[in-house]
Amino acid sequence: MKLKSATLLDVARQAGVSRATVARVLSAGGYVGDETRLRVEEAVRQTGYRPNAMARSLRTQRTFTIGHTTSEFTQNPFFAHVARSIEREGLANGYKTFLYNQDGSDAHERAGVEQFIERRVDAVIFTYPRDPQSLAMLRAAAMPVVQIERDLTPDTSAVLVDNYTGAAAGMAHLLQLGHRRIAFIGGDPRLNPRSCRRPRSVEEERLDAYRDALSSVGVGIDERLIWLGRYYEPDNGINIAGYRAMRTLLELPERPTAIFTGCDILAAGALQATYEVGLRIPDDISVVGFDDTTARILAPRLTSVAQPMAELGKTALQLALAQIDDPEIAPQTVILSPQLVIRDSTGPVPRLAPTRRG
Amino acid sequence: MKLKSATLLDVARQAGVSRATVARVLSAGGYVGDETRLRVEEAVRQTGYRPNAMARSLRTQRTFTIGHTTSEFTQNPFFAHVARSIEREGLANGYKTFLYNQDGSDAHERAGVEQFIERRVDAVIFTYPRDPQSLAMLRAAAMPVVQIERDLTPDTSAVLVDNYTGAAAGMAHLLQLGHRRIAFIGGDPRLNPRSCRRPRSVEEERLDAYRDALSSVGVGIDERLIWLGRYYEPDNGINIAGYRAMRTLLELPERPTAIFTGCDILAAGALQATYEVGLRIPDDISVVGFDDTTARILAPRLTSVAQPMAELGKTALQLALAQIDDPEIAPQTVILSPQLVIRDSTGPVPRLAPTRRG
DNA sequence: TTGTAGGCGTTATCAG
DNA sequence: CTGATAACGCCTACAA
Repeated sequence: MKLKSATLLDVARQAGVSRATVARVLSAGGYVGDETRLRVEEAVRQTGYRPNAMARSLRTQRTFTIGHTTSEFTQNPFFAHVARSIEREGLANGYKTFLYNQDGSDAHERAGVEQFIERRVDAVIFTYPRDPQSLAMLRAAAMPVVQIERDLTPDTSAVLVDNYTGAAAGMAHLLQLGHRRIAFIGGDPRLNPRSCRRPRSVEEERLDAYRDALSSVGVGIDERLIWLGRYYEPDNGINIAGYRAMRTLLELPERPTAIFTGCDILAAGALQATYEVGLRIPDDISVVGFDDTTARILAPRLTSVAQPMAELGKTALQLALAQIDDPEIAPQTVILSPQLVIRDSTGPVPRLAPTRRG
Repeated sequence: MKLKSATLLDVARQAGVSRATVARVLSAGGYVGDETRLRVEEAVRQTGYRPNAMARSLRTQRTFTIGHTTSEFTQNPFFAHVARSIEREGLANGYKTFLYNQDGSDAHERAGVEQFIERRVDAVIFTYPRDPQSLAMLRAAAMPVVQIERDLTPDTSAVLVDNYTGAAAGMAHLLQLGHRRIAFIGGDPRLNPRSCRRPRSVEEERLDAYRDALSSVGVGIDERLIWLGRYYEPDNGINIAGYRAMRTLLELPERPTAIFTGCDILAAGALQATYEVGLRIPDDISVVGFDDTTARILAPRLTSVAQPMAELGKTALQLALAQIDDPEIAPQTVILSPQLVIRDSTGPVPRLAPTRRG
């Protein structure tokens, strides 16, 4: 800013009143004479006055900003959607969001949190928190915190997802279509932290729902049908994991008739492998995704367990506001449910028992 | 913030020195006695002092923030990647980014810009600018501005893309594979503004490259093979446009052997339509995308003209910094080139002339 | 109804 | 080498 913008004083001089009067006009509170008000409003227009949020924050001890630390939103649209929802709900309440991609690193996350503290954001939202130390820093600063989808500590508000129910709905759908030989491609519970409010981690819930569903119809678990790993391959960009897993499954002597995946990105890889070997979906094999992020743009359109992404963000922001308005309020936990969206990637089990291709 | 955090004064008292001395220690400039410095550092630690960015900004007239207005980044990963690049490059230079999704509305865009002005960001980056009035507001405030990919006014720095060359590379690839009956699915030039630095708009460049490529090998333009529209369907979420266009093309008496699309999202829709009718890619038909965003997760992996997303963001931030450092500097224009990435969706033209299916 | 004055937490300029 | 002290722009009692 070379030419510094007008201040309250400039406006006051222009209108021939004091700064206090201008402030009163702008804050729309307090008594101001009609004629004076008009003069001030005219002066505001003429000077092109814009309040200085910095000065205001310094004075009021409120910045009307929210810090949001997210996992890499370029890797998974899930994070972009949640971030968007937080941004939107924040704006609706007068808040601007600082978005910070923690980049899969504890150190980055901490750096982001330090930024937030120095900039005195009114609250911090995590999708996901990584490092308990980040949370500890915020606790020390007595700042409101909300954790989304994964909770590392019990002392903040959190919005979680009932992944078990979601996965169960997906599995029920496959079972109902007659599938019994169903594979699982998903995140490895051992690579992801446990929840401290729910009995199981996100990954455990999804995997358990898979196991339980099969057991409920008397099908034993075939460990060869279960692939656990990372959602993304860090080195080669997106999508190698699901592809590799699916290739392996398709090589089995008796291949599965359906695949339940723990993420749309993994499902996308599975679709690629299936396409490559020339099998048709859902004619030869059915696939269910999770998250409902890229599901709509894949071929065929993917049946997927939809995360409540908009609600996740919106609720998190509401919980943050509640804490801001009353710092003494007890942390709350909200649990949302995913919902199965049926599209074109699931169909009845093939009538002829599938044989090894080739 | 209930319990207000320690200030310079608190640290000073703790260390038994003045605020000025503490400030000197923290700014790592000026002379401070070794013993004093140690005492101050210890006091900083004990009090858990964090500088207040608001107070600092007020004093220094610099916020070390950048405002970034973007098109809906949940609709197209292109925007998420550019935003991420700006964020990353900003952080590397000590800047935090305010991200603002303008949501396809001029009014929202202006609201975002007003936010940026009130929060006194040091510069504003647009991916894309929509409303000339937004730019005018920033001009009035004498704030540095950078426009990415589309430029509405000539008076700011800009980072543009040579779309013609990119599209030409894609077309050359198809021609070289023997394709002559090539369709075009892309953005309608009439729906998008012109550039004020380049002779043609983004959409015109891509379309002209298509036409020119065909002309260069003596193939006349078949207008039935050209579909122009919006990149996304606003109502039903993503991806209806490319799907519909492709369905129409596949109904033609003599269908195309290859499709050149103006966007990966459109290409994804084309793949869905192709899949649905049971044709194979690239055996029956080849498809080229644009942007290289979702290309890697589609089946088959999409050949696509890659936008230099990371460079776009990085360069924009550098141009912004240049303006911040020297407000008198003349606006610069940088033009980057896309690059064709060949994957599995393009292959030789089928030997037998394709006939109408069914 | 309007004006005065003090302070929010820094930085920067002067003295000492 | 260190300490006062004056802004930065705004809000808000309190006084007039």
